[in-house]
Amino acid sequence: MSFNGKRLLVDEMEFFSHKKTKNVHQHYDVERTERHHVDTSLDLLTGGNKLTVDDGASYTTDNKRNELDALLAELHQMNVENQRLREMVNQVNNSYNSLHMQIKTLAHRPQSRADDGATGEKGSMSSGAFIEMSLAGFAPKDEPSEGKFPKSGSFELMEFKSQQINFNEDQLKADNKMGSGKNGAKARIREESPEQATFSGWFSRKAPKFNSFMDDQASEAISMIKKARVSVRAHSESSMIPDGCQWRKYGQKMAKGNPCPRSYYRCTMGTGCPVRKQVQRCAQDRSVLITTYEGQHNHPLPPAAKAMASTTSAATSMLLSGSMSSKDCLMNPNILESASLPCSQNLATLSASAPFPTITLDLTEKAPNNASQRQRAPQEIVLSLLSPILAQKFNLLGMETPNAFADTVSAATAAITADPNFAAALVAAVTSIIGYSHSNSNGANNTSGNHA
DNA sequence: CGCGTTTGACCGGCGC
DNA sequence: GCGCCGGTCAAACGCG
Repeated sequence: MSFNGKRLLVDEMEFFSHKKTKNVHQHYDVERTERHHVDTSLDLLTGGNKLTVDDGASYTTDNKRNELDALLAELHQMNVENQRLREMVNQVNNSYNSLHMQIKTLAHRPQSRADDGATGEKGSMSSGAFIEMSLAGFAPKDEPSEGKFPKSGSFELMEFKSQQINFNEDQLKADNKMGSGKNGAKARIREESPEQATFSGWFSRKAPKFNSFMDDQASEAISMIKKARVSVRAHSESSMIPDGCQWRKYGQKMAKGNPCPRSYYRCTMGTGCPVRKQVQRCAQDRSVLITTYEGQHNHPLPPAAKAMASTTSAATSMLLSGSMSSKDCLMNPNILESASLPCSQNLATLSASAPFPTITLDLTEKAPNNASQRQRAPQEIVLSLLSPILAQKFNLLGMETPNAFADTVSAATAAITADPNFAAALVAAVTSIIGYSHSNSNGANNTSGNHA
C-alpha cells in the first residue's frame, strides 16, 4: 500500500518541520492523520462503499472483510512505525537542545577565538577555527532558544569542531577548470589552504575584522545565502530550459572565454521577485545550456515550476548546509556514488573559485540503454543526493542510522519517482528538515519554491 | 499601445 | 589610478 506509505512519510516530514507544536497536539495530529488515511484508503478500495472501521458494521463480501483486516493490520504496523518515528523525533529534539547549549557556550566566548585568529596572519589561522567562524554565520542570530529544530549551521558547527578537515585538491582543480573563476580567485586559492580558500572566498572576501567576527560573518553569511547559486547543465536546443517560471530578459553580455553570449533574466511571476537567472551555452559543447539561478521566489509557484525550484532549492540546501560542500563533496566526492547514482560523480559539483557559492547540477548525462542507468528525473536525483545527508544527520546526532535506512531509501526512491507531485512535495519537505529553513517570512507561500 | 527584447552605457569589485 | 570584467540599467526598437 504505497499510497498510505507516502502519505505517512509526508506527514512525518511535516511533523518534523512543525516541531514547535506541543507534543500533545503533535500526537493528536498524527493519530487523526492515520485515521484519515485509513478512511481514505477504504474508500479507494471499496469504490466509495460505506465502510466503517470502528463500529463493526456488516460487510457485504468476504473480500471486503479481508481487505479491512489487512488494512487494520497495516494500521497497526503504521502505529508501530509512527511510535518509532516519534521516538526518533524526541531524540532529535534532545540532541538539538544539547547542541544548542554547546553553541551558546561557544558563542559567549568569541573574544578568545578572535584573539586566536588575530595573533597570526590570515593565512596561518587554523582552518578549524576559520571554518567554525564561517559556519557560525549560518546560525540565525534570532534563532529561538528552545524547541526549534536545528538549523544546518548549528549542526555543522559541531561537525567541523569534531573532525579534522581533509580536502581533495583534485576536486578543487576540477572546480577551477570547469568554473568561471577569475585569476584572482585562483590566486586566492593558491595562497590559502584549500578549505580556507573555499570558505573565505565565499564568506570573507575582505579581511575579516576579528573583534566583531560573529556579526560580520553572520551578515556576510546571510548575504551569501541570498547570493548562493545553483547552476543546471542540460542539453537543450532552445534558448532556455522550461522551468515553469516567467522570465524577462534584461541584459546580455559577452562573457570572457565563451563565444556565446550570456543572457540575464529576472522572474516576472511576482512583483519584485528577486530571482534571477543567467543562461549561457557551454563553450565546449554548444548543445549544453547552462542555467544559473540566484535568489528566492517571493510568490507561489505553479506546479510546473515547483519541480525545478525544488531541485535547485534542495541542491542549495545541500550546498549551504556545508555538509556536502566541504566535507563530503570536496573531501569525499565519492559520497555521491553512495547515493546509488551510477553517474553521480559528475552530477553535482561545487565551485570553489566562483565568486559566490555555486552548485552545479549536471543533467547532461547521456541516457543509457540500460534501464538501471536511465536518465533520472530531478526529483530522483535530489532524493539520491539527500539520502546520505539524512544518514549523516543521524550519525551526527549520535543516533544510530536506522538499520533499514538504506533499504528504505531504495524502496522509497522507486515509489516516489513514480509520482512526480509527491516527489516534489517530499523534496520540499526534506529540504526544510535538513537545515536551510532560512525561508523566513515567505516560507508559507514559497512552497518549495526556492532557487538558490 | 503595451509588452518584451536589444544594446550601449554605466557601476562596482578586483587585480595590477 | 587605471583597466578589466561581471552585472544592471534604461532608452530604443520590434512585434502582436
